[in-house]
Amino acid sequence: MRYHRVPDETIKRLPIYLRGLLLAAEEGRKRISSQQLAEYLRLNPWQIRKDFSFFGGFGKRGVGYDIQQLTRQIKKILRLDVVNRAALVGIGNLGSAVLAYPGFGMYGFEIAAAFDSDPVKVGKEVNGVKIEGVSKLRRLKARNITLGIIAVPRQAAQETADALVKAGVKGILNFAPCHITVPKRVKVITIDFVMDLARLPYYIPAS
Amino acid sequence: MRYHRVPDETIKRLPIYLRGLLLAAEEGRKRISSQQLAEYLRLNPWQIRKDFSFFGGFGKRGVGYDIQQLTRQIKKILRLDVVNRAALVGIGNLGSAVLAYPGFGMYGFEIAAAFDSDPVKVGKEVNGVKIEGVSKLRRLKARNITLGIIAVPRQAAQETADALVKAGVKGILNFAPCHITVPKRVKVITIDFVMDLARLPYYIPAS
DNA sequence: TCTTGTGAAGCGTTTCACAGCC
DNA sequence: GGCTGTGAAACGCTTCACAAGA
Repeated sequence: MRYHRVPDETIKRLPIYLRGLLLAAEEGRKRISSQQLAEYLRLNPWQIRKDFSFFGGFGKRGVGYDIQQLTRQIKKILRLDVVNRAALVGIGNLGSAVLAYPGFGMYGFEIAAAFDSDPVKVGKEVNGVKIEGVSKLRRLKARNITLGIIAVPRQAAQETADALVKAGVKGILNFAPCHITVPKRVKVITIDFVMDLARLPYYIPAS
Repeated sequence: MRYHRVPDETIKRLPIYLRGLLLAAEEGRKRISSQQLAEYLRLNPWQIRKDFSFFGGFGKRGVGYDIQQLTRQIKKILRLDVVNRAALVGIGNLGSAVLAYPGFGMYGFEIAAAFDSDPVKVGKEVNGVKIEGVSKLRRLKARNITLGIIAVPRQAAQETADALVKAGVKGILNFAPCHITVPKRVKVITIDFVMDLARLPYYIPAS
């Protein structure tokens, strides 16, 4: 499925809608209106409807949206309807936290492999995943792994990205605080939470 | 210092510029042009100049920007020119990673207190910070703590936020995967990295 | 000559208002 | 009557082109 001119901002919101829908489903609901979904997420109902309209609309006028059906459709658009296997590189504090994070499964993600350069860590098993040496980081495609997660120190981030790309991943989630360069067929999303923390004081009125 | 109609997007980029400047300074540079800073960060030079122009401009025409001076000015705008003390709540996997994260100091942050509800953890010292029971989470203002970081499970996020607000924090960095409601004088920034990972498959062309 | 700073144009997103359908 | 879906208006941000200044 490939749609026509969908704003990037809309794509950013789809996972949030999914989060709201999973929450509503957890509460045993079957149907939801844009108004109600908006309340769950503190967004505008018209924003939600507009976003859905890019894909043709998912609801019934006068009624609302069927939660299960809408969930399935959004998952399909985001390609979360299949299991996405990811390789995690760097099993330090942050990497360990990612490995232990319980939130991935609901969205169809699976940390299928873990790598670290530290020989002491190699061979250990964390959360059911055996840690491999970074030298084993190749032919991930053959292992059905399409995503990479970088949780190594900044200095090692670019070489890790290079290795992941060479091994065949198509998308990278980068936790290292730097830009990484990859061929343009590969999509990178960088998360640097210090960048987010750093704008918090700006919004705080002077004491 | 309060400026006139600065786009939120500009404020989001200022910490990134700061990251580039710190990197350039690390390499021993003294001056930098918008062109060169843009190369460090893979952004557009005119975007950088435009952003700075909202504050009146920081450079010298024909020359560029003085790195040290520019760094100081951006830090001042973002209020990173003083030490910002933060309280971290939830010392699980993610909380521990945050506590151990080395990147805060450069931006003037200090994790000055850590709280957890687990009695087993209370009293232990992690990275030089003693873990306190959540019942001790009050009067943070008196301890000169203005920021809160939430790293507790989703179910406990709202009550944690309430406690932090009551204790006097002015800004919250929320790692829990949900919206939290606070008085509007308090600024919340939520980071849910599953939301970011969740849009990665969308950008990957079908095999 | 080089690089900044900035009005104005261009562009994409948000918001609105209401037609369309249940 | 109620809620969705959507063209059009409003808005804000990005990009451009060039004047201003070192």
